[in-house]
Amino acid sequence: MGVNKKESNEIKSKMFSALKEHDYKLTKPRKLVIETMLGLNLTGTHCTIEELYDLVHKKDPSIGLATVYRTVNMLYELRLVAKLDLLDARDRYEIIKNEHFHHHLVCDECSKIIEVQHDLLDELEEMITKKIGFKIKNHSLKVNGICKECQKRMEKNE
Amino acid sequence: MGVNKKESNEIKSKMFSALKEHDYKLTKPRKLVIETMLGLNLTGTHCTIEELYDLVHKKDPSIGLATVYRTVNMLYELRLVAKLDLLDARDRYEIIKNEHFHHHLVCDECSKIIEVQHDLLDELEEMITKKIGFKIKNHSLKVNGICKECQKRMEKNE
DNA sequence: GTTCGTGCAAAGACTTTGCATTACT
DNA sequence: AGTAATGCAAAGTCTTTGCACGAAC
Repeated sequence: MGVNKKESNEIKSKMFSALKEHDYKLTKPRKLVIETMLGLNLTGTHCTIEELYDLVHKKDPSIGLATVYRTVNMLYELRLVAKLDLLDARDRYEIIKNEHFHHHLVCDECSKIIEVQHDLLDELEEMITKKIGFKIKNHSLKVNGICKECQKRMEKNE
Repeated sequence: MGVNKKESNEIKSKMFSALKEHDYKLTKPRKLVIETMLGLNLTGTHCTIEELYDLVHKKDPSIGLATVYRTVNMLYELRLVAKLDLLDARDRYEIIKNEHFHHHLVCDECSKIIEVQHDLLDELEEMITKKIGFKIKNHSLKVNGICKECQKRMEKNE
């Protein structure tokens, strides 16, 4: 569920504008962090801060780890990126592309992450809103299990 | 969505048996951690390790923090407790009561957690299983928003 | 009695922060 | 020029681990 080049540029512009609107300066490290995250989004990857730092630091070794932390936290507070708790330990981040929530299937074997777009939760949301009076702002659904490929592989090895 | 006293004792017995089955010794600290978590479940609370430690340590000051970490991690690996990423920073844990998944509504204002039982996701699971061939083992749905009470309070203060 | 579990303190992993310097607008 | 952002290193927070002692079976 990546994003194509054209979409990617649109998102980039939007993000840069958002920064400016909030009086954040558009610095070289910030641009590079955003561009790198977008590059990862092209392939549907969800990265940790450290993975992001490695990539950014490779492109410009003058950039430090603290800046990557500060930048991602800033993007998170602006709700331009989402924080995911997909694999066990560390936070992973992805750029928010649109308002349609998508769900993550996490393979417990190979750690692959599959994204699913589905509006089924609309009904559940309606129930929550009406019956409980809870005003929904966001939601995240994580499904753990075993992907098709790993199932096959595991069958073979038996 | 707590649990009554009778249910609570049943769950406790089950957990104690599970430990023995896996050749874990039934020590005083482990018992106390389990009983304390169950006590919290009575009120529907989801605790951090530190909150749990405070309670356990109050009951028996000889018990150390490391033991609480070790015990909860052990329970987690046995799938007797679930790890939740509800509020922003820290992991919270709850005892797994049954196979019916429930969902968590997290109020961004007061941090209250409301539990919802709902089987709507069955349909989504079927779709995932059939179309994607993904074998589901577990899932967790977190909904962020504003609870009824906070909505009222916020209206008043305007 | 043996083996596993525990407490303590030290080490580890990840993240944030203080401060002098640098770079946006 | 003036303010905000950065890099670095140090400090902070949470979690795990090594080891000698103690407790369960």
